[in-house]
Amino acid sequence: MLGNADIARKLNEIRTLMELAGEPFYKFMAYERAATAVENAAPVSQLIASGELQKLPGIGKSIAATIAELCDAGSCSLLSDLYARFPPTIFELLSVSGIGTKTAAILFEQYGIGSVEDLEAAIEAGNLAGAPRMGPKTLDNIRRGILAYRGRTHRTPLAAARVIAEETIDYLRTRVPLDRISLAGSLRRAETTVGDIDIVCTSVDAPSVIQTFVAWDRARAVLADGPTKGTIWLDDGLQIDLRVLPDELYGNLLQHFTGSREHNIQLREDAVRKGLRVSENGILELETGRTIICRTEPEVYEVLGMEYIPPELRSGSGELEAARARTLPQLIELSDVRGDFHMHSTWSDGRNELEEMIAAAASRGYEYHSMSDHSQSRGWIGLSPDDLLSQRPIIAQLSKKHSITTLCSSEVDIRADGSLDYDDETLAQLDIVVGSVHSAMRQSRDEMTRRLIRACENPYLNIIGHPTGRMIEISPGYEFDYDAVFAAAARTGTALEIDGQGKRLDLPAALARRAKDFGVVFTVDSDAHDVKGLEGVALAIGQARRAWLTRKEILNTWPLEEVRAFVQRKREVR
DNA sequence: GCCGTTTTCGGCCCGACTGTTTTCAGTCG
Repeated sequence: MLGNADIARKLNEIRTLMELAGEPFYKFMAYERAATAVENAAPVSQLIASGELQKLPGIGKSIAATIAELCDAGSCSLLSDLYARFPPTIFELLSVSGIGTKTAAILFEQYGIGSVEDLEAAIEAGNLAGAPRMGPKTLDNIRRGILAYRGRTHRTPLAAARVIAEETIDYLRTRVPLDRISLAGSLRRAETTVGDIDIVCTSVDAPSVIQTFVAWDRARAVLADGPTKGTIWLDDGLQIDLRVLPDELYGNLLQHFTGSREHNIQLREDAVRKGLRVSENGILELETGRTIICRTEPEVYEVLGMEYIPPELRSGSGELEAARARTLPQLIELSDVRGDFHMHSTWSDGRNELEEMIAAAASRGYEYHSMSDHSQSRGWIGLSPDDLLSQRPIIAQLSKKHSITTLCSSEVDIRADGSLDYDDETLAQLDIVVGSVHSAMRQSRDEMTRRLIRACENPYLNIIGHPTGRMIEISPGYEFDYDAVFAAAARTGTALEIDGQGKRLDLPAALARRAKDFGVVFTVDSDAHDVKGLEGVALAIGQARRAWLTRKEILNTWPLEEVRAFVQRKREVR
């Protein structure tokens, strides 16, 4: 059974191949919009089972049938027919910067070029010299595009991209006069990974800002270099786009470049129905010819009859409707967090001493936190029951010294059968317990579902750590019946973690949004293995916001006595 | 192919930059 990411990828393949095959624009675009909807949706298998698939925006009868076929069989007749017409390597051709579907179609149909290798050979042999719209500059750009294609790796994880973006902003700030500057695009929306970095700023002298930008010594190549827009590639192939406009347009500019694409399409389609044309240059009233310009982003949404939509919600999956109805949730913020339930010390596999972690938690201003080193079956990194209990007086002393409440905890392994890795007597002496799956991750969907539900039913398990086990860009995690586990978590009073390690960010936002409907309580934790790792809570907050979560749904924004009551309630129900 | 507070047909977001063009097509976000 295919997961959402795979289904979305196949829908995008259908979209691309349809365009190559000359299908009408709005027909193949429908598949792209459907792919976006699937990316942001709850698990498709679950939606099919509950008859909710066609409720997704942009998914009608025909595409729903295609999705059902894909989900079930892994492929579909539509895609098989398209595969028969084009070689699989056509997608690599299209991922060369500068080659779009029009060019690829001509290359394939008129020159028999169906792969990057073919393309390179044709250019070197001079076979493309007379091709339409293929002058010397275009051929140079394609050569450069091929090099970049070969040198490129994955999408960039959010945390790494944020560091580079901040460096770029620092570089510009210190060298050229700016008014306001901000991250935009997928980075500002806190997407898990980003394909490029978007930055917007305002200045009275846009051209000199752009010139400064493209002259940066870290730029390996300059792709665009206009009066208001510049694009560069860094050494590792990461692309940075910068757009500069006058300060009075900052609101329009930021809104435009924060996207997402689908959010903007929906927003502008709605605006057109009101006689308005929305772009980064303002909001044009078609009837009067007057342009409304907005200094701030909330003004843009206000002009369009909506409350402000936080960037993390801008995925085109229902946020515009809610904003019109003024029913958006008050999203959790970093400042709401009172503590962090998941961190490690050198007692298990952490890199900082117990005291360093406790001091660091205190210096972040937390009221409480817990130390959750690994449990015994993790081998040399795990703590025996005796070791675990011997932490308690040490923690009490350090906790007092650093004026913070440190809860004694453990990240206990959830064993293959769903039991926990310490006995009840040991667990009963902890203040709060995190349980995670670290072994037997290839169990069947049914086994994993039973395992997690049994864990939820354990009266001592309070939080399921990184619930899906996914590793970004590496593994989608283990399979289980999400709805069944969410229901069990809600029923038993077991919180689900949003783990803030850059490589995890787990639960994924779309699943957390689904779980919210079951009445689940969440935690936003760092899962830090060193002092610096505590910053991961900010990443977890980004994902929680993308899941539409509010403070009241997140355990570690609650006062300590309510956290203790949450733990106690579960222990009493036996 | 999808969709509806101009509804079941006729629409469907918007603009910058580039290179090859004498007015624009293609790509990108």
